[in-house]
Amino acid sequence: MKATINDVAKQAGVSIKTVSRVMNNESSVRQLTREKVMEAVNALHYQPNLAARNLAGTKAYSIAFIYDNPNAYYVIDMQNGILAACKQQGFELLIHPCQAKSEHVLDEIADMVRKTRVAGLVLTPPFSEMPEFVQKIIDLDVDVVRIMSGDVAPDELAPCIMVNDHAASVSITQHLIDLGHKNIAFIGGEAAHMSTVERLRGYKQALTDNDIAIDERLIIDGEYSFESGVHGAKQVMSEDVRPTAIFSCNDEIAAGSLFAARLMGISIPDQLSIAGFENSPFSRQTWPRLTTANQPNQKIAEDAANLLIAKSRKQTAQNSVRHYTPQLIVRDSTGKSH
Amino acid sequence: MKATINDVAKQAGVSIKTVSRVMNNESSVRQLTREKVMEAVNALHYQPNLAARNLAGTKAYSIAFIYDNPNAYYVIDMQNGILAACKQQGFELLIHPCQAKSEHVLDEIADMVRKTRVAGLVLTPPFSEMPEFVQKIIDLDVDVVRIMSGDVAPDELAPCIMVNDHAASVSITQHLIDLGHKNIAFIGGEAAHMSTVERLRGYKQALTDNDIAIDERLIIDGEYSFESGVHGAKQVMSEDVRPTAIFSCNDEIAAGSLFAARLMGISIPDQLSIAGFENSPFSRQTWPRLTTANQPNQKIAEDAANLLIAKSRKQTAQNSVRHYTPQLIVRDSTGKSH
DNA sequence: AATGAAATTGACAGCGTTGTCATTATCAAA
DNA sequence: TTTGATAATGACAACGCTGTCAATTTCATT
Repeated sequence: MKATINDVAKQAGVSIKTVSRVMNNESSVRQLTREKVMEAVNALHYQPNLAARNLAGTKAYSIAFIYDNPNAYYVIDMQNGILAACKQQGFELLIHPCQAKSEHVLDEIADMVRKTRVAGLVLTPPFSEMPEFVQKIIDLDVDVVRIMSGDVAPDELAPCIMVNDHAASVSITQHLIDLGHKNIAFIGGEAAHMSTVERLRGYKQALTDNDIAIDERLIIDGEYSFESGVHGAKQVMSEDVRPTAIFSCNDEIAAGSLFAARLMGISIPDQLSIAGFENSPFSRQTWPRLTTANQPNQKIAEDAANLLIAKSRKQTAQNSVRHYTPQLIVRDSTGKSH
Repeated sequence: MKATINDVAKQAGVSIKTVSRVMNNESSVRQLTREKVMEAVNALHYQPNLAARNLAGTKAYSIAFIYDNPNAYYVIDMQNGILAACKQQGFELLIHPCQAKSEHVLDEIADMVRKTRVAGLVLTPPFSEMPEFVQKIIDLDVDVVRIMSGDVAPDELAPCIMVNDHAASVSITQHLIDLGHKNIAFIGGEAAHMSTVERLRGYKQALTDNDIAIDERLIIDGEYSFESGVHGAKQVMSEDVRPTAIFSCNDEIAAGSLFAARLMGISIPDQLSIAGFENSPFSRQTWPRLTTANQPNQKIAEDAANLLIAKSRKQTAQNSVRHYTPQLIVRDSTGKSH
């Protein structure tokens, strides 16, 4: 049923090694020979056995995706991006959700690496933002690419894909300011996440740039969840200085804020503007639809995977850095301040 | 860095075959020997090389997940379920999103199978509901488990996990009827999906059981999407016989219906009750929160994966069938008919 | 202590590739 | 035509494990 390289070699009248050369796109094969081989390959539906390749060779044929994130949209986007790169390059993808808090994370990853030879790991927050963790992974002798928040790479440990949350956050806040808002609240995600830190920094920067005083009472700590958005909005809307706009740190929080506003009989965007962040599908499925910033997760992940694959092929040690800035998308949840 | 079976054998003072026996939990190893070996295994952090195992042995150490579904919550749930089973059994998971409409689906899957030896494939709709497709996969000599809608398995091709959408749909419709509704609309998903068919069948059955006439004008074809829900609700609410309740075929459609109702100034649930199906996270994140039926996707997927793993281990040909019935969850989007 | 069956262990080949190195073909220049 | 350099090809040994089958040990019985 499954053809082996031997079958192909016989059928094409060449040695196994020549078939191997063709399958690996090596240059030193005559055009004629190459065609003969490909003909046999197609006729027999030959696919090189991955296990044998892994065992015999030194190249890798798969990459792993490490994450700890409850956000389905985020994970799926990332995954699809990585898969796109994998498909194009003939790689397989291994999925590894982990508990960042667990003491065994590193052991788990180490075990996985010991048994499966991967071209490298795609790390997302919070893993990508833990330098000691990244270092330990590298000590395992695996390549790594980090997707993280920031405008400059924090170190030279490994290639980075930087998401400029700061700049995007300035855009959103500026958008609210342009609509005439002065009392703008900020509902954050987990304070330990760089994305929260960076978005908060952007928010403050925009206020400062426009000579608006920063009011700490309008800045709420939270988590990246709907519930947290409900909670945060309730809290902030019962402050003495009632805000006329809320910048929620992601779309889920924004959806929660929307929910809370509804509970409190506050109409959006007439009495209160709400902005999210991420442009996840449901930012289009709330009522009203959310103003947000588009974070191109799929592209980012594809980029990351390609970086890893390229690095594994070229054996280059160069740590490239890529940059992405989420773009403002104005929808119906933000309006003029009255 | 990476310890091999040889290293362990030396350290433990036994042959590699004995180490192999221990790693595979074979019975004919003396307790003392087993302990010696395990000690060495732990000391060296030995993990059997997957590639070598695949190449040398006849067992499989991974399973594949085939799907074509734009619903992130669904995919993630399924995936997490499969991963849970995999983790427990030391299996790896290969993810394969496919375009059901593409002519190359089968070739893609065939290629994957030719190069990677898997214990089997987990098929979800629409793949699981295409008998010829399933047959062709089986002809490839791969095991398969199907997750699909229905109350009885349609054939003996492969093990099935049946989701009783019919019964669940009866519950939901009955719930609406119990609230006093008589004009109940039904907004369907893709007509080709068995889940749509089954849910429609349940809806009709409940009406019939309660001597309520079926009004075809209240039955709308659609897709499993938010937009389709918006569309369907607008359409059905402009009929002569305005319904007092809408049963949307899944939560996304229900969210869309909610959105449309809001656009039309219809208050939920006072003027209109809306029910969804699936209990996806955002059924809790709409306003008001959706009455729905809980489809335990994660459990279902875990079950499927375990079936596959067990089958691959025991070489048993028995095609087991499992059943799940989604349970009604009453929230705030449905209320008494006035 | 001797016997034999059952339990335990090991030697060795082979899984389907790739890496290394040797061999053969090719072709421009002498 | 011969030569030498280079391009193409092939032979063969790994890679790290499991399957097969043979060898050894164990232990209850004689």
